[in-house]
Amino acid sequence: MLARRVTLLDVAADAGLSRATCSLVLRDSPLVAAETRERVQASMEKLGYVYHRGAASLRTQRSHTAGLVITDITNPFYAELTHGIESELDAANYVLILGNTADRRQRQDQLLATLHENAADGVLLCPAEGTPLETLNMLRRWQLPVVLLLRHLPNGSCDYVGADNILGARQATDHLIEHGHRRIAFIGGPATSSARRERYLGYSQSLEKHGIDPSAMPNLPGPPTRAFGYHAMERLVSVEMQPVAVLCYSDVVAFGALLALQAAGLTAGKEHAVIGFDDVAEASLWHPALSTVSTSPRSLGATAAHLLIERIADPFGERRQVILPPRLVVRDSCGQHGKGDAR
Amino acid sequence: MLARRVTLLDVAADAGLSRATCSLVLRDSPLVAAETRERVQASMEKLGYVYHRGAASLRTQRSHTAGLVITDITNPFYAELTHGIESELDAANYVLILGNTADRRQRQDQLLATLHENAADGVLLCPAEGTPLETLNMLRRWQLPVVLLLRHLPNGSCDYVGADNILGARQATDHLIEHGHRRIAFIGGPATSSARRERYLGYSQSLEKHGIDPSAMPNLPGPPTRAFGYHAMERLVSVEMQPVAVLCYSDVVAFGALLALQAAGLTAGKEHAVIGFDDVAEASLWHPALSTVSTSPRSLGATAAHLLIERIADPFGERRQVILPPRLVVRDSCGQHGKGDAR
DNA sequence: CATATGTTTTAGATCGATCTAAAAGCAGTC
DNA sequence: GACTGCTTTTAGATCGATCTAAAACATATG
Repeated sequence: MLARRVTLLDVAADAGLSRATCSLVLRDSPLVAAETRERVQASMEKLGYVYHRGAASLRTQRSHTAGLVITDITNPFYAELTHGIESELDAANYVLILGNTADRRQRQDQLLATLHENAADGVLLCPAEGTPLETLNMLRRWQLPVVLLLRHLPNGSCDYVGADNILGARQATDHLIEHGHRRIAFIGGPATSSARRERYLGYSQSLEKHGIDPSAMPNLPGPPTRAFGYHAMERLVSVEMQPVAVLCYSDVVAFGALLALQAAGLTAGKEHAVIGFDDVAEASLWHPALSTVSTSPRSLGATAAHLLIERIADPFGERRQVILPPRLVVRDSCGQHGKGDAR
Repeated sequence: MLARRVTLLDVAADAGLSRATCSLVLRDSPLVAAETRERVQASMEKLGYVYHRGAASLRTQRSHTAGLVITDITNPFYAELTHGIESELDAANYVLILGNTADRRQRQDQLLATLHENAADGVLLCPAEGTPLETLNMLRRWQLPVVLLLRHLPNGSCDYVGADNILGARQATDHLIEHGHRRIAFIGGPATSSARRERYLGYSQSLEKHGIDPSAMPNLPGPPTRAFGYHAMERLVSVEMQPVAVLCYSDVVAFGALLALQAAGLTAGKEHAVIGFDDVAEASLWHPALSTVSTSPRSLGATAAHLLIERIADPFGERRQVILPPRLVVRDSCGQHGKGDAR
């Protein structure tokens, strides 16, 4: 009952040709005669032949498979990123293997090893917190091309795609200050990640430029989750004796913050101001609509996938760092505070 | 410079044994002597050998790969589902290939073909709207095991994992009625999907049981998105001349609805009531916290992955339909309306 | 010592494609 | 008919594992 898979050999027999010729037809080789090509295609159709990529991969040493290793697929930012990656890879006829690390290094190592075992042609890696340089060295030893996403590693001469975090945070902070805020908190985001450090840097630069001492401002690092945003904002509101302006590590954190304001009977956009980071689809729908620094998660993903494919084609080419420009999207959650300088 | 991959043959040479013996070691065969096993393992360690699953798959006809085909990875419900699937598959030493259909049948067919080409051992399929039975027949011809998720097809004698939509919707509607609502809308969800039909059925049953004519109630099918929830609720609020109670197709739709209420200066949980479906992580964080019918997306995913693995092991075993029980989680968004019967 | 029994190892075929190097077929030319 | 040059086809090795069937070895038994 178990029908054997139809192979090229079957097709060849049916068409009265050799396996090699059929293989050439598969690959659209200009070598085969038009009439022959049609005969082969007819046989394939007739027998219900399906290409067996695994077999081909063994010979060609190309699996047309790429791995994506991320920290939390449940985070809408990563979900959108994944979506961008999946489309781009698919367009290039690549298949996507997904792995979730939950930000644990050990899990990440396992996943990378699995990808190597499965002969992935390359990996897109959003490194878990505290990923050591050794992880990249291991990938190099395996000759497994990598593109780092969003977070980079110290030193790492590695392909990288990310947003201009410094500029984005600076623009957002400038905006808050220009609209009268002199007390601006920065909340959320894992303290040691490069993305957090960069965003905090841009924020500090802006504050200093305007004569404000960053170290006097509330700085609350933490997981990039709604729950943390909520708790951080709850705390801020109860401690501060004045309106709060907050720059959030990400939209997800900002959503939490907005909820906390609501729960306290307050609204962002009047006295209080909240700005997020990323611009996930949800941001524009909120009430008040979330002002945010757009990093276009989908294009980030597409760009990274594209770079990976190029790197696979040219493994020894010069490494590239692609920094996409951010765009401050002003909506309602950061509305003007007082008039001009409210000091 | 390009180091060739270390193969079993290299290991065998180093250990002074045959390739076959090394292969047995890899598979923890009891046949090999303890001393031999150690020698082989030492050689593997020394040479940096990495298992090549692709090569093994060619011979064993098992790729240890499963496909997941969903409609929208960006939807938090699917993201959580995916998370559950990924963990479960990983625990069983399977790798996950992800494909996103955007609810388009043609894309879905492509993805399934790709999975077949890549010799996936099985597929988890959330069928796109209007998927014909022919799609399942094709999979059967390919002898590619499938588990349907969330939506089933008419007739289809196919493995299926989903929630008890009818019961869930009935419980939610009962709850609204018991708390004084007599006018209850049902919004969101693709009109023709089985999940929508079942939820609507449960809702109708409850209404009828309480002497309310379902056809007199607002019924607004539409995409399962925040945006649609927002627009639907906006419309309801402007049209209805009385407080609105709404059962939403999903939490995502409910979030949109809550935002629309807020935008209109209203709050769910007092006069107005909103109940969602799914209980994604975000639901409990909202303000007001969203009452919802929990379908535990993560366990749905884990259950489905588990069933798929069993089906792969026993392709001709009897098909199973697993319906997970729902649980009404009452939070703040459906608070009591008036006292008792508010007619 | 021959034989039986059990344990451990292995040669060689195999999975289904691609790749190389050569052969076959066909014109046209001398 | 032999030779060249061009197009088209093919035999057989190859990728890196597993699987089968048999060999090799060790030990015990009559």
